[in-house]
Amino acid sequence: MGKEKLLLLDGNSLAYRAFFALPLLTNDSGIHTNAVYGFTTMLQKILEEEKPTKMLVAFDAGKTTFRHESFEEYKGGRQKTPPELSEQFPYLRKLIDAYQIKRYEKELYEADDIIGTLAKEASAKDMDVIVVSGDKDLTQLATEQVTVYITRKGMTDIEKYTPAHIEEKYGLTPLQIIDMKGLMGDTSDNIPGVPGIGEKTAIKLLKEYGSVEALYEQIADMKQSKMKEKLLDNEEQAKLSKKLATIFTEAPIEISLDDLNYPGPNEEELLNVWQELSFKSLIEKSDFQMEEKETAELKFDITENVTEDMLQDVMAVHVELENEHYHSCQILGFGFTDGVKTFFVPFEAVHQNEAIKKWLEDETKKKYMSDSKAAQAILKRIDINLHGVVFDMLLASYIANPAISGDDVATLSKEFGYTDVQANETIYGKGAKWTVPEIHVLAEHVCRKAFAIWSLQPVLEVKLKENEQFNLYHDLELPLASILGSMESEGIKVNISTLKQMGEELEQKISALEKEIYELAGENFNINSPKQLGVILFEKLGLPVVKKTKTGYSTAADVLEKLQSEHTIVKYILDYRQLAKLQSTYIEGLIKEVHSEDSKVHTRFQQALTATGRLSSTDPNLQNIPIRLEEGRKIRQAFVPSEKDWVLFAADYSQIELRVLAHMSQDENLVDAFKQGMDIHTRTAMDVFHVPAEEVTSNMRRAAKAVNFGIVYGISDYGLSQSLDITRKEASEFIDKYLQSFPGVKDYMDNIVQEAKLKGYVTTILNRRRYLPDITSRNFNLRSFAERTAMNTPIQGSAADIIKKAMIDMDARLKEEGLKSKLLLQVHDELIFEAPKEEIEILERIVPEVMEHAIELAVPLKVDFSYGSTWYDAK
DNA sequence: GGCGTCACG
DNA sequence: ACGTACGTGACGCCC
Repeated sequence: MGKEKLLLLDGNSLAYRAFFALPLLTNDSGIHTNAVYGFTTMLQKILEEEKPTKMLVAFDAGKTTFRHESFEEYKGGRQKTPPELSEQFPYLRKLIDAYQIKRYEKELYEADDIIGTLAKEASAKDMDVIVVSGDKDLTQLATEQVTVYITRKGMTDIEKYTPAHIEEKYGLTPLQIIDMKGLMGDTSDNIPGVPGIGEKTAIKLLKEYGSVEALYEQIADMKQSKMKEKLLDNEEQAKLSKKLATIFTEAPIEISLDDLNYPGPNEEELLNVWQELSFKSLIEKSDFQMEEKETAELKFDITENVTEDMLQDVMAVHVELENEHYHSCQILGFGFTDGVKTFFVPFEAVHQNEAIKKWLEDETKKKYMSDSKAAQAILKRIDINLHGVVFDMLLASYIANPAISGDDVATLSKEFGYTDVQANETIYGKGAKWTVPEIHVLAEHVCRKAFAIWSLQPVLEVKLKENEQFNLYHDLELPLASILGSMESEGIKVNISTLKQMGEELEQKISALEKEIYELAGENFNINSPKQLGVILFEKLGLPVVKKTKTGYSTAADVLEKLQSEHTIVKYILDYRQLAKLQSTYIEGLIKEVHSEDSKVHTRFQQALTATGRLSSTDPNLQNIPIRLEEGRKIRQAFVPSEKDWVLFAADYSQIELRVLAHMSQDENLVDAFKQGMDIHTRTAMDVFHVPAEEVTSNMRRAAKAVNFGIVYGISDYGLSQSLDITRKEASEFIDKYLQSFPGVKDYMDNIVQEAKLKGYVTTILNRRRYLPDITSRNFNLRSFAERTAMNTPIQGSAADIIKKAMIDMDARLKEEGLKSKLLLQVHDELIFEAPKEEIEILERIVPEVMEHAIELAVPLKVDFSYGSTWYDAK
């Protein structure tokens, strides 16, 4: 057996060092990780280079140490540990445990003393010893057998202190380092030393006299000087300082060298901890990743004959799809598990199986799923009405943290430390290489998903309850998923011939504009290419450059609008752009999405995507159909009811975000304005410009409206100046005036940013959370962004909470009243229904009633509504 | 696949 | 001194 090598780490000092050396990184849940990360990279490097046989990380035990007996002020005046660092210590301990390295701390002693004691003991047994710290004081421990590693900037840069290195650097022996500190003191530990003596003088004196004691023995012979006076005045203090700086190498520790054997890391545990900390680069680099990836064995069957007795009262079930387009793709198979028996059923077998259909439709048979909305929608296509979903992993994860990206079971599971599911890409390949594997591979993959959902259900339930978010998840998002699924499956009818006709008319106008533009440019070019357009406008025609992008000249609409007076081509380009957008996105794009079987579009509402709690809509996006400009608005004429003598009925919240702001800020002025039912922008203009209502001009109202928008977005003078095309100074004055008129809003904004800094997240009315790790960033940009987000998210998110609740209430109400009317779309602050004419009167009564009372605020909610034979006419 | 642009709330 | 309005999705271009 070779020589033993002992590695002793100074836990506290290394954590502090790493914390201040690295930017404030965070994991996906918003916990700061920079100290743990720096510690880990340092450790990885040293482990690789040194291959120790024994290891220990020593920590300081508490506030007081034996040193305080002789000097009360020891380490006094220290800043208290920043909370961003404190929160990392539990993770640091977890990490060390995963490495299977011993940790130790001892009441009344510092990490230094534990390290000194063990270093001495190990030296006596002829071991090689390496001490690692961020604190140079420990260099006093260096001997022929003990090398002291001090980390420098970046943590992996290490300076190795041997006696020879210390001699070279200071001209002193390691033990004289203590004398040096006795003379010069140490501000960080509040060790006084001799005032006026710094490093240079201390070294000079020690070279001459050898030690503090020898110096004072011979001080009588020293020739008179200011320095001599200072030394004489502070003799006691110098001696005390030396004592304080001396590492105690005979601490009464209970741990022995035999306890310190280092077996190497528990790779599984370590990966879990890294996973939790989001150390993605380390996970990728780790060479044990491959072995670890080997998942635990899962026993499962493949069965075509499912009988009733196999389907339990509570099961996880996963419906495996070809891709995310569940309104058109195929089902590949089903995975079922109750934690004991796990089995795969191919699609064909389910299709024909009455027992499975009955079980899936049975409300009392409880299902744990992930993305139950997708399952509901695709099952509907084969005439199965899914019921009894009591857990949806996708939604639970989203509520726990909306920043979790990815909607497949493998990705979600990993977020919560469960790694026994393969990525879809691994099983199917991607792009052109996508292919369904042989049935055993497919079956195992799907079964593993079901098992993951089964395993994580209790984990997520506990987490949501801890965060007081279980109700939000269970009573809001979960029932909403089913409602959204029905809305998607129902779809909305599109009149293709209307679209085609509009397309033809557009085509004419577009080619006419094209001709004009080529004429004025003097050449043909691709108008759709910002690059080519930039060359024409700013080089060939010599128009002034207003704004640049990363890649060249900006040709955005706000820029072109400023250039209109410079050249007639500009207006043509603006018109061309507008029409080209309509043609490509809303005519051609929409036609591609219409299902031929029913002439309907079936959007997919993404329920677990946005950072704020809003929905989004894809394929097609029905939340951004044009309305602001008449030409575009006409697109809405193509959206029609699915049955004859029905109408489209639209109801929207008026100023919901400002009402939410009034509620949350409790600003008296704003609350009052809404209670009186005033036009909020006019009211804002009155307050900001100090004029009565009748003197508010349209320009004043426009400015006030922009300020109101800005307030909701987390205002900045720059942003407001851009939107109103005024100077920053003017914008800043507007904002000041606004905040003077609405002091409650100012307090709210200040407080919400403070709260975000303290907690690391902000919340909505229904306790939806958004983590804001950048809120403490030292990067101005990142921090400012996070601050604006802290102001905006509770507003936008609470508005989302309200309309989601309204959808649930509305769904119940339609059923209660036995109406045929159907909810089809949600567009952030409005709901769109289709309804038989004879139900219009009822909707006019119940829709506003339900929406206005979805959640009671300190101000009334107001809903406007209308209906017509097309979406365009519902205005 | 990233970027610029533009549609919506 | 920093360089921004908040939240989305789809299109065409270009590498």
